[in-house]
Amino acid sequence: MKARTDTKEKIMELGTDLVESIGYPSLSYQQISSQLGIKNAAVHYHFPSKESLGLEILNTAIGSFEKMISNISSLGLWEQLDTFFKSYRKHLESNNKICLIGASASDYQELPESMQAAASEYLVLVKGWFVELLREGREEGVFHFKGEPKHKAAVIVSALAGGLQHARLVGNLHYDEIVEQLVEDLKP
Amino acid sequence: MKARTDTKEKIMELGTDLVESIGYPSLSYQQISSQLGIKNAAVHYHFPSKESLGLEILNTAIGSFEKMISNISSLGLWEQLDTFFKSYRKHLESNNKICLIGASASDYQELPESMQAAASEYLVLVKGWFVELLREGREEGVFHFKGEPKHKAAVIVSALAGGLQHARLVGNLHYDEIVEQLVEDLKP
DNA sequence: TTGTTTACTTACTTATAAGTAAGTACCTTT
DNA sequence: AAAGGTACTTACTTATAAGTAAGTAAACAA
Repeated sequence: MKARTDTKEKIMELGTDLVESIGYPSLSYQQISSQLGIKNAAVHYHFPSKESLGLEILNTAIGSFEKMISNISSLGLWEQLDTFFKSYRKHLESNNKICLIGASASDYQELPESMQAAASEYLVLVKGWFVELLREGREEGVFHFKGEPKHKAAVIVSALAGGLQHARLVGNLHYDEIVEQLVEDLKP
Repeated sequence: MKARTDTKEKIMELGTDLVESIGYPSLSYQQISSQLGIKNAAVHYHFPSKESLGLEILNTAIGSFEKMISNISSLGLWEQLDTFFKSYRKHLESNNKICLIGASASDYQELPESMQAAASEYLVLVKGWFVELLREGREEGVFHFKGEPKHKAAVIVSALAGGLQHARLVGNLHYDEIVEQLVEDLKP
């Protein structure tokens, strides 16, 4: 059961990068194989279908997110929020990538059903985490906002995802402006 | 100089719908021609290249937006805002489409340069309109918010674009929640 | 009424995509 | 050392994509 190479992991990494930069429909096995110096069929060996690769990319990301929120759960609420903002901003720094949820959402109609379901699950998870963070934060007097935590969470998660995308068109500063405003709006 | 058929307009309409639902890279001339009951080459007659079609779709949308803001410029500021929210929401009602700017942003790396430039121009235009609306609204005591109008505009435009996309994953209510929260946040 | 332009169709080319079947070399286990 | 599995490569198939050249029928202008 021991892996003798790390080709599969390299495919996953590159595949994730490609989905975040050009989108799942534009991703091709040729691109992956040529960049890794292997053959087309080698990719099919590890991921028989493109759907299987796309699905594993999404599920791995869900796992990473769950691990991250668990790791930062003992931090202060402002720090948790900041960690998320910064983890999203990292996408911009390497090749103007966007987040997986946003990429999946904009390509939604072209995704196989299994990936649509995984993407939905991912967003429900992230939005749910924001709802709890905001609810708890307001209860403790850390965050200040009007309306339901669910609605505020919707604004934040969509503004960040949209912000990464829009940053491609008008510059990375756009994302920073969004973060600054969101933070400002949560202060007393 | 008289057009004897309206095929070109039909291609534009369907093309716009397709870009907003499946994205520019996934749009194909075969799809357009089969849905309009014409041949592949007929589409090439009106739009020699896919780029020419994509570019005209963007430029037409820019023209429509300019016309719209001009038409509603005499309305109250809240009404102008509401008009925009509702025009965006219409996308959801027909086949869970997303806005052209968001679609262009998420497919940005796959677009020809001319379309990248047009998409940027479009977003600059829309964001600029929001900046002015917010600046004027605060000056007149109609809108209330902290921070710079430019930053608030960034949040609103990206939350709306991201909201349309996320609505595909978690339901149309998500978009309505965003609008409700944005409105709430602009009240005194 | 003849010639020209408009709006196509027919038939094709070239490129690229996902996916597969069969073969091979190395590694591990027995 | 023999047998089996792992991780590939080679060579292929089928489908679909954008784009083009040449032909055609109807509308229009002279």
